[in-house]
Amino acid sequence: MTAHDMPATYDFHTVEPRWQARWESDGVFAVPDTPPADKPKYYVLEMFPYPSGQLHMGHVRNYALGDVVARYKRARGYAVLHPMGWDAFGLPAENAARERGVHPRQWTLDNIAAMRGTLQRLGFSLNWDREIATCLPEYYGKQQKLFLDFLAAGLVDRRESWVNWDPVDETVLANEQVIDGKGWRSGAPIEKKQLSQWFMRITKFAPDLLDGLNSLDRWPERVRLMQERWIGRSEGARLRFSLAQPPAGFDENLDSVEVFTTRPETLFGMSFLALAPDHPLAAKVAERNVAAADFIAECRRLGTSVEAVEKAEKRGFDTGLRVRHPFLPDQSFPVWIANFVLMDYGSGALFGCPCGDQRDYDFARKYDLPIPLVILPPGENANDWTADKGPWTGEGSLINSGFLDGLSCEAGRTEAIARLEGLGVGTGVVNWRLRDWGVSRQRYWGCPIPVIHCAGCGPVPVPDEQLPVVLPEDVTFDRPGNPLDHHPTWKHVACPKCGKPATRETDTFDTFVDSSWYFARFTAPHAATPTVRSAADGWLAVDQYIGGIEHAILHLLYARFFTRAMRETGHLDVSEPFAGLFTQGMVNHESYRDAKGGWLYPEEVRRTGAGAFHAETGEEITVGRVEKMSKSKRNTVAPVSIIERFGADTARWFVLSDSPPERDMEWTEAGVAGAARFVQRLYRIVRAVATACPADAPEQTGEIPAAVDALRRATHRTIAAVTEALEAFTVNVAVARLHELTSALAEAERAADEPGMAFARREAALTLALLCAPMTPHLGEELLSLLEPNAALAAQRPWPTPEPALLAVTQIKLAVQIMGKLRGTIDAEPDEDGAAVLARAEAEPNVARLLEGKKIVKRIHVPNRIVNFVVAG
RNA sequence: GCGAGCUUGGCGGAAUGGUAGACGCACGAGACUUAAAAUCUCGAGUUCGUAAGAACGUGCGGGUUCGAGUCCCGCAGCUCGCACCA
Repeated sequence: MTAHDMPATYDFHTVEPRWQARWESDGVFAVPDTPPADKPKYYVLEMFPYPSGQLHMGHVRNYALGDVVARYKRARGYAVLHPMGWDAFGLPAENAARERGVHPRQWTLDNIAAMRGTLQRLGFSLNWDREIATCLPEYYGKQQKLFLDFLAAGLVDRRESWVNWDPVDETVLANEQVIDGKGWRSGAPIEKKQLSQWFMRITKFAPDLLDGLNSLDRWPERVRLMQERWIGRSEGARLRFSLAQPPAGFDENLDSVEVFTTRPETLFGMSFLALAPDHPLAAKVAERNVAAADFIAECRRLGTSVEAVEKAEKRGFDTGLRVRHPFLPDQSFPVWIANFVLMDYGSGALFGCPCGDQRDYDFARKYDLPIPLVILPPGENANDWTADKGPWTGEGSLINSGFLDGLSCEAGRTEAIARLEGLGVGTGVVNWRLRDWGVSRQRYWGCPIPVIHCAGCGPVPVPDEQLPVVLPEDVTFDRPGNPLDHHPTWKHVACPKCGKPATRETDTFDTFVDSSWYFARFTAPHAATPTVRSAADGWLAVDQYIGGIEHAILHLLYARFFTRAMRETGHLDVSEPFAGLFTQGMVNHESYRDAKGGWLYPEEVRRTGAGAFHAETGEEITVGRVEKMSKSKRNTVAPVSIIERFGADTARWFVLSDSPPERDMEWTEAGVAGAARFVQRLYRIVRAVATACPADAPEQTGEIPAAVDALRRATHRTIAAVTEALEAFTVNVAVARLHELTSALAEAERAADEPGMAFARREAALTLALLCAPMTPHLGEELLSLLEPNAALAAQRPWPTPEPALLAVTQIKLAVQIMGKLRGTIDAEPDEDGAAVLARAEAEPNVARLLEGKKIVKRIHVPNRIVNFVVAG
């Protein structure tokens, strides 16, 4: 290529599509289902997007980061799996259908097409031949197979469960769709309803899910902590309280109440027993007591409202029942129903020990229940420790506790459990906060649960040969409820067992199910079985998973569960799905409001030194907080418009600059412009090298001019520094180092005539091309092609390695301190030690001046680092 | 309430216990230009000083060290997550 062929400015409009086409036609990113034997494998995965319609900046940041890793690892010689797909089921598609009459499938596929186009314009090195969309039968049919295998393995069961029921929309709502006790869409008061639902038995793996966290050393500590708390292991005891005088006709099964406690040593401090409003015994009481029934109804009504949770007022209802104390058979205690007792933790009942628990204390005070003192805090005297001093929730020694008197809480705990076991009324247990995962959703746009309900046979799994159970397309959204339920024919089938008329399950899976195994499907996305063992076992675990912190608990925990369940059913053999996890920060932007308080889009606002004004009316605009880009605040910037104005590389470069990836970043117009300037500048500088420095320019040997030496050292230092930064995920630092080398190369033009400079400039330019390629791949290819027109693609070239000789430091500028304060610098040889250095340091003019009249008590010299004089007087 | 994280120039941020503020943005001065844009060069923590240089400086208070943004103890502020978990 001659200078004439090289455009003076970098025209991303033509350059970017050209290299994208080349990568595609050369198949440079493709990898086989079974990882090649001659290379180490590396699986990079970003959390796949929900196809909402448009890619947003958060996606760009997420995928740019992942692409840096993918391209870098590829250059380091790894076989890199870097797939992309769509989390394509979910409610927004049904909402679009109800609001705009477009079919969910069409809406979803259109969105996917639009977003795929944007991703492709951004030049990510993705395996597009592995693309999956969870809403297609090719994917969800395999998911149905997994479910049936889980069912056969006892990892799934069916049971009654409470749901939030919207009587107007005739649908089940998630907790976050219930606002102040009303449906988010209909505004109707929400009812609690019991439905028969499918559950994944995630609790079966609770101990392993907890233990496994210890092996995830490349996960952020806080995510592991969040999961640990969510799983919530606690040790304690389960014990039964028998009813003192059950009323005549009371159910035999309800003649005792089981409670869980972590503090069995405080049993002598018992004041009352409290039941959850949904507890079976509470229901029994309500049958014959209207006031109790009212109280329970009241609790249910308030249970879902935000207000109730915030007020958190403890309220109770005395049932009149009494229970006997296991250690004090002649004493009995009242049984209350209390709004703060949770049915789904422990056994839905607790014994109240007011002296050792804030909540029990508040309750006892409110209803004037006794507060027996059983724990004496360390350093307190039993004679003046009173209930008025409030509860003591820490450790201490036990008092007023019969056989436990004098023991520490810890010793008392062991003893109390032993006694309970001896009496046969209780046992030491481990309790888990984690609950089984209810996966049934009464929705159309989800994966059908492959079960057929037969009056004679009960729930019958759909036989393998009838899979996939495909969603019918001809559905209507003109009335409330689940369209699958309304469909005239779809659900009516013959029972696979007995052949009699039966009905399909019309529930579909929670969409978290879809995303719980997609990483495994990516390894063999077109296989007839859910996974292919050689592919799944070969590629998994994901070496680097990248996504938002908002999925720290549920998605990651469900995926970890699925991995275990899939291993148990023989679909793969790995213990954890994600070996490394990186949670990137959000993309924020200023928000703008006009005088009336209405939100404005960034493009409607003109910013000047004097302030912010409306671009058309000139009205003064209030600049609000910098916060997460959101449609409601209108502070969004569309990636498509940025790509059109500045190109993909500029967008990528900007989201990777400045802010460390794990922190939030602020999107600014000035920042993008700066990134665009850099892209042009680097192009100009490298173009100048390609024009001025012949490809066969020789390396200078012997006497090397200082400017040449400096540039070569800068080049090799940059290779080392960028490599280190990328390994450490500090892409912002890699960007800074590339800025530095770019400036050094520009500066070298001034010494262009020095012997060997042409070689050094070419070397620097080539290095820049290769090092910037993970971040700005199109620019990287273009620069490389200017320098070496017919060479291999940057995407296929190995990562440069620095020459050790050029990394070595030749001259040290040594800082000289007096009493730890910098007073001057001297030159030193590398590793130079001994008296000569100290002498030169003492002689440094400013140092000598300040040492005048002082006595040097101690001389400290750390070679290559520092000289420090400690003085007296 | 419990837990985690953060706090460094005008702004984003950099810094294996060893010259704090790399790099970028914004800003100022200059060059080029009829002019502007673009580009290039130079400058810049604050205060004092013509300068050399000095004092102060990484949220606040202590400590360890020859030397602390970095390690330890205590405190404050902000952000996020969980939250009646028996």
